[in-house]
Amino acid sequence: MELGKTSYVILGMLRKGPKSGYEIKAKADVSTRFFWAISYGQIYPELKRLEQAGLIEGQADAGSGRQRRVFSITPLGVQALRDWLTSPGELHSELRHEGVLRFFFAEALDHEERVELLHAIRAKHERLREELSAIRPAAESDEPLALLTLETGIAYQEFFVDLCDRLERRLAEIQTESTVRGS
Amino acid sequence: MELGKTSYVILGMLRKGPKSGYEIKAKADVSTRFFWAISYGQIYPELKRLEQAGLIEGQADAGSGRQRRVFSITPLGVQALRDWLTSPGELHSELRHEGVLRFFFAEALDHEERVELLHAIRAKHERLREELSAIRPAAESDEPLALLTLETGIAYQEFFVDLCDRLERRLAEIQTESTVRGS
DNA sequence: GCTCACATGTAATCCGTTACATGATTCT
DNA sequence: AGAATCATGTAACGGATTACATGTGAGC
Repeated sequence: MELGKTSYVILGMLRKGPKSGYEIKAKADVSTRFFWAISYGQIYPELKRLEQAGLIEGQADAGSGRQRRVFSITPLGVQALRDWLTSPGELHSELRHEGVLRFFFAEALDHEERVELLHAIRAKHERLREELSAIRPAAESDEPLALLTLETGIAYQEFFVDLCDRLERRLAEIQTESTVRGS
Repeated sequence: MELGKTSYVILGMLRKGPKSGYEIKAKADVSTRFFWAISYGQIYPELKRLEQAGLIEGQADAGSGRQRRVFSITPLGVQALRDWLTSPGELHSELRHEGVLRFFFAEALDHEERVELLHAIRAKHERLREELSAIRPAAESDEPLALLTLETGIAYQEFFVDLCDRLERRLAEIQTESTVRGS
C-alpha cells in the first residue's frame, strides 16, 4: 500500500501511544499543525486504510464512557514509520505565504500601504508565536524532541516578526532616497 | 469571477510588463516559486479565464519569430491586483516541511540517525540558499522590492541551516545527559 | 541534421479542506 | 435543561501536480 506523509503523521502519533481519531487531530493541532496540517477528512478514511494494511489495530474503547475506537500501532506499523524516518531522497517542503507574495508585488502600492502590509504580516506571526508559546508549558513534560520542535516553531514565527521589522526599515530607506531625489 | 491567489501571481507578473504563459512560468520559477509555486497546468487555463473576465488581453506576438501569445494587464486587471494587495483579512500561510515533521517523530530513531536527518535537512536548505544566491546578481537591476523579497528568501533558507546546526548541538547535549546517567 | 530551448495546452489524478450529518456525554 | 465538548464519519469541492501530447525556431 502507498503511504502518504499524512499516513506517517498518524503512525507517528500512534507510536507515542494508542489514540482515537479525535485525539490524533487534537494532538496534531498543537504540534504538527504548524509544519504539516491534517484534517478529519483525511484522518478517518486513513485510519481505515492503515488498519486494513495491518499497520494499526483498532478496538472499541471500554474504559471511557464514550463510544469511540482507539487505535494502536502494530510492529509492522512501527517498521513502516522507521523506514520512512530513515529513507533517503527528497524531503518535501513547500511554503505558501500570501504575505511575502503580496510584498513581492507591492511595487503597485504606495509607501503607506506597503508599511500596512508589513504590519499585517507581522501581526499574524506574532499571534502564531503567542499561540505556540502558550502551548509550551504543556509540552515541557513531553519528549525532548517534541519540545525542541515546538521551540523551532516559536523561532520560526520570530524569524518572520524580525523580518517584518527589518523590511520596514529598509522600506524607509528606499522611501527617503526617492523623496530626497524628488520623485 | 472568483480569483484565487494564483490569478494574482499572474496579474502581478503581467503588471511588470506583457508576457507569454511560458515567460510567466519562467519568471515565477526564479521568484515567487519559493513562497508560492505555480505550474503550467494552472497558468494556461487561468490566462483564458482572466482574458474572458477582461483583466488581461492577449495578442499574437508579431515581433518574435515564434508563435506565441503575449498578454498585457488591463486597467481592470490593475485594479483587481491593487484590491487584493490592500484587502484586509487573513493572509493565507502554510508550511509543509517533511524534515521538521520527521524530526518531531525522531524519538523512534537512535542518536546517529537523528543527526543524519538533521544533515539531510541542512543540505537541502543550503542547496536552496545557493540556488537563490545564484539568482541574486540578475535581480540587482530589478525593482527594489523584488530584490528585498529575494533577500528574504535567502535569509529564510539560512534560518533553517542555522536551525539544523543549533538542533544538532542540542541533540548532543541530550545524548550526553542520557549516556552519563546510563540509559 | 540534431538537439535544446521555446511554446501551448489538456486530462488524469492526488491531496486536502469544508461543510454537512449525526449523536452521546459531561459540565454548568 | 442547555451548552460545550467528545466523537465519527462522508460528500462535494477546490487547488495543484504530473504526465502526456504536440509542434516550432535557434544554434551547433
